[in-house]
Order: sequence, then structure tokens, then C-alpha cells
Amino acid sequence: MDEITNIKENFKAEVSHHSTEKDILEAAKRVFQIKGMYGARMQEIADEAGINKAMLHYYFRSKDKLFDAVFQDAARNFFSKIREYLNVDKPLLEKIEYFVENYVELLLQNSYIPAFIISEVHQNPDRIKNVFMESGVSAEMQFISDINTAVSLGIIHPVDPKQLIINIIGLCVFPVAAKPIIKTILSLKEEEYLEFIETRKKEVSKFIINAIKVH
Amino acid sequence: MDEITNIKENFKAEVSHHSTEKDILEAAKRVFQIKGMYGARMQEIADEAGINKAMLHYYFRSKDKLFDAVFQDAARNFFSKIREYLNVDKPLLEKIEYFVENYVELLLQNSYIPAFIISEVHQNPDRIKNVFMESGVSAEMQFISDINTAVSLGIIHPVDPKQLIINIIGLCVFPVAAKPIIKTILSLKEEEYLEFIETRKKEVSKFIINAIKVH
DNA sequence: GTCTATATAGGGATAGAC
DNA sequence: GTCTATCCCTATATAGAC
Repeated sequence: MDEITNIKENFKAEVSHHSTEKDILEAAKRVFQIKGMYGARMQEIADEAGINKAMLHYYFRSKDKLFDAVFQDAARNFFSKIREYLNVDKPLLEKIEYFVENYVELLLQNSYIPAFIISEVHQNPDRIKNVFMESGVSAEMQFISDINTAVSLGIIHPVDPKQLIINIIGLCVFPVAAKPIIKTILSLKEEEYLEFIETRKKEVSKFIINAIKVH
Repeated sequence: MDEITNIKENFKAEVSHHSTEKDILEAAKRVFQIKGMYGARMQEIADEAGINKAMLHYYFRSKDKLFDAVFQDAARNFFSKIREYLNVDKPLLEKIEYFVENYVELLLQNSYIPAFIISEVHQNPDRIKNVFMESGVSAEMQFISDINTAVSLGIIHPVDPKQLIINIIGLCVFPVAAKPIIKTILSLKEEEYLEFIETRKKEVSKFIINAIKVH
């Protein structure tokens, strides 16, 4: 085999490798996010990826390692987006508007993630520990500082920044995490539910700003 | 065997039966609520109940039926409490205060239930269907009517009652459902977390009332 | 009703050919 | 890297004695 052929083969192998690994991760994502760690079956993930079950072990050694790859990826992305949307350089009230609009949109596009993360962390609280490691907490600190400044300037009523942050995130996340329950309680069809969440992009920030703003 | 002995035996059997069945349900509750349907092991439930594994099948036939008994019980109780606390005869704003205080307390006393319900309904949305059957939706309808009345009286700003209800429930439930995540994000120890939730009994209703009240 | 022992299947993981 | 065949353990469920 001459050198050029050799390089081509290696290249093909590398591309193939990456593609398969990615296919597996995507398939595993779909299955794990709905069925969870213990409800998911390796066979189903293999079928979903269009490959053989043995491949899963070839690439990820064990179910637990595959799951962890999926979970870490989903959780890291999700929390880093919180920071990203909080990091925009705007005054507090506009920052809240910006955050809610973008985060609700993100949730609409990834509607299984919140319940998935809540479920898995509930069953195994240690999993969340590995998510926050290198990540600086600067965005949250900056936001807390923004809140305290706005309070001292008399722009908003005195409020515990921690409570406010949880209120904001909860108002965005809860309706998505509890989707099937809310659809049932409010008797909403799928499109009505989606419209309901879409509406929240504007409504939630109005609600929050009303709650804290000094008029 | 004379009749009195017979009655005694039946009585004993009946008492024993009810006690064992209840023990199993309590044990299953503890295990299922943390580990979920697929993470839980019948052996662990048996150990937790201090009885033999075969007993579980004697009383509940299958794991699925046992799980369903636990889930239905937890979910029915949880949603009926929402109605109960919304049904109190008070003006809207006081009703919201009353609801938040009592519902947050209920959540503190049953802190595993929200994540448990969210998880299981996420994995199997059909489960929620059996929860709402005989139950009239009168309390919710009454509350929606209260909201619309308060709007037309100019007591609160115009608001979609459905959005408001989800806001209220979300503000109460989310911080409990996402407990381990929130403890991590806010760097709270167990007691600090409990104090954080305790504080919400007052803070959340103030937040909501500020958001909707016409000043 | 409660136990011990066991049947049976399902699923994660590996061996080995290609 | 990818497949087929298979190992082997675990977990639900049942049989049957007491």
C-alpha cells in the first residue's frame, strides 16, 4: 500500500470514526432523554443509530459511560446558555427581558432536556457535581451584583438576588419540564401548548419586571 | 373451629393483611420515589418493608401494578391538595397568599414528590391520564373566575388566568423539584436550602402580588 | 399469609471472525 | 471498525412447602 493510499485509508477511518461516534451520541441522546438511564436499552440505542449493539461498547465501553457522555453534554450546554444569556451587557431590566426571551426559545427547541436533567439528578444527585467544574461562576456573580446595584439605585424593590434568580429560571423552566402535566391540567392540545409557551417569552418578563420594579 | 375463633382468625388475617399491604406501599413509595420505575428493584422494596420478595407479588401481582399504586396515590394526593388550597373562601390576593404558604409547606414535607412525578410522567405521559378522572375541575374554574373578576374590578392588571396559575405553581414547585441543582448553583448546604425554601412561603406571594396588583 | 427455591427472560458485555 | 454469536448475571415472577 503506497503512502497516499495509506493516508486516504486513515482519513476515511477517522471520518468514519467521528461520524459513527457522533451518530451513537445523537441516538443515545434521543433514547436516554426520554427513557432515562435505567429505562433505556442499549439495543434500542443501537437500532436508533442504525448500527450494532457491540459498537456502543467499542466506542463507549459501558452503558454508564455512554449515558454520562450524553448527560454531561446536555447539562453543560444547558447551564452555559444560562450564563451566556445573563452575560449580555444591558441594564438589569433589559437583561431579564433578554434572558427570558432567549432561554424560553432554547427550552422550546430542547423541550426534553429540563425533565431529563431533573429526573437524572433527582435519582443520582452526584451527577450534577461533574457539570460545574472548570466553569467560572462569574456570570451569576455579575447578575447578583446587577441586582444589588439596581436595589440601591431604587430601580427595583429590595429583593434577595438568589430568590429572584430562582424565580426567573423557574418561571422559564417549569412549564417545559412539566409539559405533559400542564397540557392535561389546562386541557391544551400540542399546538395550543406550544403557543402557550411562545406567549411566555413576553409575558414572563413583564410579570417579573412588574414584580420588582419601583413605579 | 367454633365461630368466635373463626371470627378472631379472620380479624387477625384482615389486620395482618392491611398492615403488610400498607408496609409494602410505604416501602415501595420510598424506593420508587427516589429510584424511579426502572431504577428500583423489587428486592430493595422487600428489604425496605422487612418482608420477602414473594410477598410483593402476592399483594400486587407485578412490579408495574405496585408502581402504579404508588404513583397514583402520590399524584392524586398532590393535585387534590392544589384544589383544596385553592378552594378556600377568600379574596383573590389572600387566596394566593394562602395557597403559596400551604403548598410550599406541603412541598417541604414531601420534597421528593415533584421530581418523582415530573420524571415518571416525562418517561410515560400516559400515567398522568389516570390521575384526573372522577375529579371535578371546579376549583380551577373557580380560581380562573376569581382572576377574571379581579381584573374587571381593576384590582389586578389584565392577565391570562392560565399563565398566572402556571406562574404560581411553578414558583412553588420548581425550587423543590430541582433541589440538588439549586443547592449546587447557589452553593447551599442542606439547612441553608431548607431555610431558602422556608423563606419562599412569604417571598413568593409578595412577588406574585407585586406582579399583578394595581397600585 | 409467609417463606425458600427456582424457572425464565432480558440485557449488558465480550470473543472472535472478517 | 463492524459484524454475529454467545456468555453470564440480574431481576421479575412463580411453584410449592409450611
